[in-house]
Amino acid sequence: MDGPRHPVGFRAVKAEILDRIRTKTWPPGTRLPSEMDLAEEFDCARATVNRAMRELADSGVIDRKRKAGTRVSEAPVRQATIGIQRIRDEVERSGAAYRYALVSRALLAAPDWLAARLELAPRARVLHLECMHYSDSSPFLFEDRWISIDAVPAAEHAGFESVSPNEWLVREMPFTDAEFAMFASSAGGKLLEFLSVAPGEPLFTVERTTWIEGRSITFARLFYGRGYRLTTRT
Amino acid sequence: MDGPRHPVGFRAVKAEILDRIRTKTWPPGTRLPSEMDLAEEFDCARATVNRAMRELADSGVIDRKRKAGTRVSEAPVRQATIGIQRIRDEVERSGAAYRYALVSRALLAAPDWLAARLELAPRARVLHLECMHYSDSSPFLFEDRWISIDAVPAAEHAGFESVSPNEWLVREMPFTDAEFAMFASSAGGKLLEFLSVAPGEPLFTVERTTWIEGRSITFARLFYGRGYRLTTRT
DNA sequence: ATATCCATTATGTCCATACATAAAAACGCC
DNA sequence: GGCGTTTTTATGTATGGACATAATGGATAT
Repeated sequence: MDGPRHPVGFRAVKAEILDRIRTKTWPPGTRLPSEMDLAEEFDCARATVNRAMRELADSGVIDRKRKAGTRVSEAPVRQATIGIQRIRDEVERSGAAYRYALVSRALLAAPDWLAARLELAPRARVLHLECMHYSDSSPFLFEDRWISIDAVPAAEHAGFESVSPNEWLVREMPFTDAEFAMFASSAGGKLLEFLSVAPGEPLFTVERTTWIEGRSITFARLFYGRGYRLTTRT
Repeated sequence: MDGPRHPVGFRAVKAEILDRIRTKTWPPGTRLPSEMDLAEEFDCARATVNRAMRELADSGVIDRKRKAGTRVSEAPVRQATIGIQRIRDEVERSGAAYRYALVSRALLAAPDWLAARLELAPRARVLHLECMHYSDSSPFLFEDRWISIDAVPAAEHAGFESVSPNEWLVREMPFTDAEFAMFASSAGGKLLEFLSVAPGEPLFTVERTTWIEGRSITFARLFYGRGYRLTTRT
């Protein structure tokens, strides 16, 4: 007559553990029962409990150490994930039409700050590109891109007139690692014209550096237009 | 005499698959061999290949569908994760001393925009708090916090003089879901004084709404001080 | 008392197998 | 040929068993 009293499946185990943490049955710092004990309580295999606990550990709710056991995190570091996609996709996902335009293209020796950031040889050759991305013909994003010719020789002969470096790189050189920095910057210089903003207007800005297997590939500054919001759900 | 030619362990399988994608052995759109085929090639169990592929699918490199098989993503949505932690931890992790101060505290009826955002009854009672977080006595963050008394009755009797709502809520009411919006805003009003910034100065701003099992709990606007950068690595 | 070694233990990973499930493909019917 | 049904197939998940590994805590020796 009574439904299953035990959670079934790793999702249910996960939910049950989360619930006990949330309701303070297991307050922060508590050591949880071992996988074997929980497997017995929930009447499932240890592998099932293991997967549930592993995913909870990945999301920062619990901390696990061999032999020491599993504890509820004292100050959980929740992980919010933001989807990094092509700028074209970001625009089109909002239902708008996407348009791209190349502003400038120059092959030059890496300035010092760039060489330092990408760990390039001094005066290594780099391709500098400036481009605009539009959403329904209103300015969406100004892309200030630097590509190491040494790491990406093919870039030297790519025109980037109709395909943005963002898109080209994602397709040709899928990165293995990336570092992002997000901050607010103040509009000035050529941004005023391209993004149609007033001097000093706050702009949401992202800097990203990407590597392929430890080797730096490219650095980009992305200046988003007025009113841009980056949103995410846990 | 020759070392193992096959990848061993799910990490190695994962790396091998990633490598074949990166080197275009399997270009975007390609359908990969089935788990069983790969398990045979790599001479391991299907579960091992499954875990490798599952993690790759989680990170957006491949798309999987039952029966249809596994394909290399055309436009991979890379997942960057940002660690959401207590403001105190964020400050202390940089080596600085953390200090908190309550600016204002008021119990009032929810304004319309808040009621709409948190799906509260019109004029539901909410607690409004304004607080400052300091890093080594220089302003770090201004917190503009709204808490639903209905959802968190205990908040009504908490003083928040020495514990920030951020910290209190994390401890007392660990959220299950949260939504974040990050953008650049322009300094004005009381922010000028509290964050020691000039009028119009760009501020990195975060709005977060949190729920516990579908029920909205709190809404907060976090205005970060000058020069703040939110960084993350994939 | 202190340092070193070793047994214990919880997690981490792997295996072979089994069954569930979603969806494409093949089939049969009209 | 077009349409609904069945079969096939790849992934998704669970099981019980096994061994690896890290870290703890106690036993032992200095």
